[in-house]
Amino acid sequence: MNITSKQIAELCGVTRGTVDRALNNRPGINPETRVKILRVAEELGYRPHFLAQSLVKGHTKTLGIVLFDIHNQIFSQLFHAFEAEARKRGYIVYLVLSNRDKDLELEYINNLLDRRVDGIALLPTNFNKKFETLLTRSRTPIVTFGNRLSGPFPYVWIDDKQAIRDSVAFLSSQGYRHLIYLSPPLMRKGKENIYVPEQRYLGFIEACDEISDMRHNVIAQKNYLAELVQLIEKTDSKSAILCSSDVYALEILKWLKSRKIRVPEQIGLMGFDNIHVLKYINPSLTTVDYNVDEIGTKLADILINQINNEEVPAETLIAHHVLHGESVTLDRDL
Amino acid sequence: MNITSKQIAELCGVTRGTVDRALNNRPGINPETRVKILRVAEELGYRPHFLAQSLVKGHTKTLGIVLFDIHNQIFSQLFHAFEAEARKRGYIVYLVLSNRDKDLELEYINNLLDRRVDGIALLPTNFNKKFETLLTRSRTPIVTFGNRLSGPFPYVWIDDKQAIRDSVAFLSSQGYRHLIYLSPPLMRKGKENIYVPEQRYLGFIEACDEISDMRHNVIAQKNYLAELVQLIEKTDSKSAILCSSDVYALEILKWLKSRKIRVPEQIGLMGFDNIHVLKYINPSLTTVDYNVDEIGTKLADILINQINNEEVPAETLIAHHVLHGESVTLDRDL
DNA sequence: CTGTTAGCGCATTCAT
DNA sequence: ATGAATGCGCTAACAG
Repeated sequence: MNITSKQIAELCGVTRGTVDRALNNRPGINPETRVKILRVAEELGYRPHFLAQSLVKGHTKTLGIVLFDIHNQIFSQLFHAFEAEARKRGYIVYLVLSNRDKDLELEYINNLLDRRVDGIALLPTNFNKKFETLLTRSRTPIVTFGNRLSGPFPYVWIDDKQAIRDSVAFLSSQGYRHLIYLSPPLMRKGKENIYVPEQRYLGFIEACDEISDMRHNVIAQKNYLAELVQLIEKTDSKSAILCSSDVYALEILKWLKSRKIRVPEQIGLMGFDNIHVLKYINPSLTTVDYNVDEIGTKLADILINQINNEEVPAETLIAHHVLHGESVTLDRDL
Repeated sequence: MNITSKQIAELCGVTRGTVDRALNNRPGINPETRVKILRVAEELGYRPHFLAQSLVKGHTKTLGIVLFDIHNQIFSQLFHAFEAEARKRGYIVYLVLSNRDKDLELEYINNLLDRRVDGIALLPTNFNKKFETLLTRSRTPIVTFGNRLSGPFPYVWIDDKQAIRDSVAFLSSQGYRHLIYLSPPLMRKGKENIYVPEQRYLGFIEACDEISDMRHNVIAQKNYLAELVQLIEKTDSKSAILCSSDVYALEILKWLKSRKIRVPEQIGLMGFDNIHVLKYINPSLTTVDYNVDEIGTKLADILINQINNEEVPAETLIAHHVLHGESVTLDRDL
C-alpha cells in the first residue's frame, strides 16, 4: 500500500495536523519539525491521495471533453491544443467519444458529472431541453463548440454560415455557375443536433440565392455517391462540388479520380477545415482554413476561467478564410 | 449542492446504512422501506458521489493512456479502439500526451498515479531503471505498447523487426537492389526510448545483409531531406526508399513530386502503418498493414484483466503484412 | 507552535 | 430489519 500522512505523523511523533502544515507549508509550525517531516515524507516517497484531497477540497482539477470521434483530424488537432492548455493550467483531461450516439453522450456526461469534473467541453449530439436542463442543473461549468445549445453555455467556434457564404462567393468569383453542396450530416436533421451542418447549409442557400445565375443542388444523404452520379451528368467545367468538410471532399476526389473525371478541369472541388493531411493531396484542395488549435486552446482557457468564476465571453468566433488550392480554377489568370 | 445519501436518510427517517442497503440492493432490508428510499432517491435525482465511493472502495474505474501525441493517425485510431473497449468494461479514460518529453511523461504518470487510476497503458519515452522502478513500485497495473521497457510489463504491439524484414524481402523480390531506409527517430538514440525505431532498423540491416547484392543506406536525422538530396543522385529505378512510418513516406512523396521525380518509375517508396488517409494518396503507397484497432482493444482488455487479477500474456504480437501499392513496382508483371 | 476534533460522502461491520 | 460506529485520507477550524 501507499504511504499516508497518518503514517508520517506516527513516524515523526506528531499529529496529522502538523504533518499537514509541513506538507502544505502553512504558517504555525516550528521550522525544525517542518524540515524533519518534509525529510521523512521525501524519503518515504509520500504523495498525497488526490481523491481524498478532492473530496475535501471540492474540486478535482479534472476536465472532460466530449467529442464525436477522433477520426476526423480536425478533432485530434483540437484535442491536442485543448490538452496542452489544460495541462499548463494544472488540469488533466478525460476524453470521451460519443460516436454521435445521444444515449451514449448522456451516459458519458452523467459519468463525468459523477466524477465531479471541474468542467466539460462539449460538442453536443443531443439538443433537447431535457438535456440542457441536466447540464444546467449540474451547476458544472460547460463550454460548447461546434453544435450549439440554446442555453447560456459559452460557445467557441467559427462563423459557419459566413464561411460557406465566403466559399460560394469565392467560387462565384472564379467563374463557377453551378454548385453542388455536399453535406451528408444534414440527413440527421431532427434526430440529432446538426447546428453546424445546418448553418453551413443556410449559408450556402443564402449565398446562392443572392447570385441570380447560380444553379445549385444539395446532396444530403448517406449514400451521397448515388445521388452524385445523377447530378454529374448535368455538370460542366463551370460546376463545382462544395463539401461541408475535407473528409467528404477527399472521398469525392478519390471517386472522381476513379471515374477519370479531372479536377479542376472538368469540375471544381472544395472542402472545409484544412486538415493537416491536405498537404499530401493532389491536386491541392481548395478549402476553408481556420486555426483549430486556437479553438482548442480557447476552449480550455474559457472553461478554466469559468471554473475560476471569471467573466467569460458568451461567444468566441475564430477567424476563417478561403484557402485557394488547385482543385478550383476556372479563371486561368490566377 | 448535490443531494447526498445522508439527506435521503433524513428525509426517509432512516439511517445512512439503510439507505445504502436500498441503493446497492443488498439483503437485510424491508421491501417497503427499500421501495420508499428508492423512490425518494429517484425523485431527488440522487447520484452517488463517485470520488467518495472510490475512496472507500479502493478503485476508480479509470484508466490512463499515455501517448506521444495524436498527430499521427495511427495513434488516434488506437485511442479510439482503446476508449471503446474501456467504456464497454465500465472504465473512463484519461488521455495524456507526453510529446515525447521525458520529464512531462514522468510528471503525467505521477499525476495519474496520484489520481489512483486503476491502470495505465503506456507508450514510453523514458527507459531507465529509475523510471521502471517508479512504475513497479506504484503497484498499478501497467501495459506497454510500442516502445518496450525491460521490466515485467505486458506488451502489445507488432513484430517490428520482422515487419521490416518482410518489407525488405518484398522490395527485393520486386527487383529492387538499393534501399534507403529513412528513420529520423533513430537520431534520438540514447536520449529517449527508441525501441520501435531500433527494432525496425535492426530488421532492415539484418535483412539487407542477408541479400548479397543489396546496397543500402540509412538516414537517421531530423533534417533528412538534406541527406536525401545527396543520396538521390546515386539512385536509379532499382532504388527504393523505405520509411519507418507512413508520415515520413508522405513527406518524401510530396518532396519527390516537387522535384518531379516520379514514383515508382524513378524510385520506389514504401511506408509503414497503413494509416487511413493513405486511401486518398496517389500513387497508392506500399506499406505495412496491421490492425491497430486490435492493438487498442487488446491493450484495454489486457489492462483490465490485469486489474482483475487475471493472468495476462507477457507479450501479444499482432499480425502484419506488406500491402502492395503503386509506389513500388519494378517487376512489371504484377 | 501543536494537538484535537469534525467532516467531505460513502461502505461496511457489529450490535440491537 | 435497522441503527450505530468505524474508516477511507485528507483539510481546516478551534483549542490549548
